[in-house]
Amino acid sequence: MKIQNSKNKNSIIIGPAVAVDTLIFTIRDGKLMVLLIEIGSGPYKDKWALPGGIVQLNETLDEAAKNVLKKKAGIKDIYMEQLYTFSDLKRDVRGRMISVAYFALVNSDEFNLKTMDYYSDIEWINVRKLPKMAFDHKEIINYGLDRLKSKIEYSNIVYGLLPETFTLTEMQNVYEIILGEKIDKRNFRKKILALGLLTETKKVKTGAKHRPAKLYKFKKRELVFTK
Amino acid sequence: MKIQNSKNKNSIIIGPAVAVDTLIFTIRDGKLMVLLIEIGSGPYKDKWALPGGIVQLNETLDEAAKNVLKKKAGIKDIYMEQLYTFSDLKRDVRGRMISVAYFALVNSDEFNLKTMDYYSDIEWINVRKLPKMAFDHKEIINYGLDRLKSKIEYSNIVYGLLPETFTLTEMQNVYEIILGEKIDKRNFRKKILALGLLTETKKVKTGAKHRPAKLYKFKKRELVFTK
DNA sequence: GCAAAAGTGTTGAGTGTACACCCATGC
DNA sequence: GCATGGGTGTACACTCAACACTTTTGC
Repeated sequence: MKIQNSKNKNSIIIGPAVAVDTLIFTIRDGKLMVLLIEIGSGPYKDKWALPGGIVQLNETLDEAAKNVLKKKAGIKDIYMEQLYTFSDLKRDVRGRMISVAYFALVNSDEFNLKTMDYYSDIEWINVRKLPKMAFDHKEIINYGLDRLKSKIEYSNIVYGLLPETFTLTEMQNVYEIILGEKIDKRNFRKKILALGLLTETKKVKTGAKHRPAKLYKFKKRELVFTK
Repeated sequence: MKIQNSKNKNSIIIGPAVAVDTLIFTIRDGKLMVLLIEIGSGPYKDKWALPGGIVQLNETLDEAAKNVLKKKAGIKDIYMEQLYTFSDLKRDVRGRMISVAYFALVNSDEFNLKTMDYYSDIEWINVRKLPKMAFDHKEIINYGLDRLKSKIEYSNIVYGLLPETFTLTEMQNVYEIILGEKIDKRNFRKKILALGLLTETKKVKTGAKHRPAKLYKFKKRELVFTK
């Protein structure tokens, strides 16, 4: 291993700097949205970027990503996983920067725009209609979208996008929005219920001018693979 | 974005150093092996580690990983992909070091021990019987093993472990070694041939004291998903 | 009573799994 | 001629996809 000898644990090594960028998805108004910040100055002025920050010496990547979510968007206790590490030499024109991308899911009921009014330049943006993006963040978003599409097919991560209780139709809508295609209602319900990940609550969702729908909840709100 | 302003593209930023570590699998003697280096000095003396190196300012992570393969093991033009980025604060006692792990497959026909006689301390080690490992490299290997197990089920990456031409039994053996379980011969052949990724060559493998086996080859030696 | 979404079963096609015997060769 | 691995087919279970009508509510 070609690691330079050093008695100082915080020694400076001349190499690429490391950032985390967080890709936060939610469903709003029947669309898949991603949280973006508009850049106010510098070479990327007026372009949009994922919330991110430099990784400090005393934090792991997971911690750095959590700190970004908390500081920039007031979000905590959500589903998050590492996505991929991007390292093109020219991905940031200001200098050599490696970015470890994280992928997170929130549900828009618990987390709404008011939580982050402090940031005038942070917004949910439709992932299918992205504005001009800074760095390689468009690529990161597309990579994350692929991960999301495949992972909802073989795991229960969709819980991250749903509130505590929800109807099967609401759940089906989330699948349709992400996959971009209609799903047969009877087959969807049969399959989801057969997985045994949900429990019926005693409640129903009333108020709409049609038959009330049963409300379900996940037995466990943690990642489970289903295949 | 909290990236510090700088007019010098190679400015020094005080943050974690970045290394790549490469996890190179092959099949030898009917076992799944991984390429390891025995460390000769320092706090990890006599422990084993994945081949790795510090990421330079002028190389991407993919390039850094390729350079490690070439310099440390004389390997090039093989299947390789990024695995995961590890960042525990104490993963290297000598200082803060983030490691981007890469995952590679070679077939032991084209690449044998003689290629790397220069390194007396580099060896193929049975992945199920690992020696004392340095850093968090045992964790990295287990993570890579999981990736390998799942990816051979939904892609053609097994080509990376096979020579140019091979028999279906040889291919089945690779699956059995990786998955650690017996597979039914007829079902395996039916399924693999139905994927349409292989072409029959006109040749057979003779010399054994039984009926000669047809030799097959992959139509394309590049990653294809099969599900 | 009517509009609107909730809820529910069956059938046919295709896929996956279990299982046993003959074939070609070397010695 | 016999030991060794190569090569093949069928039947059953299961999963997936297609498809239409009745129920409960709000207005």
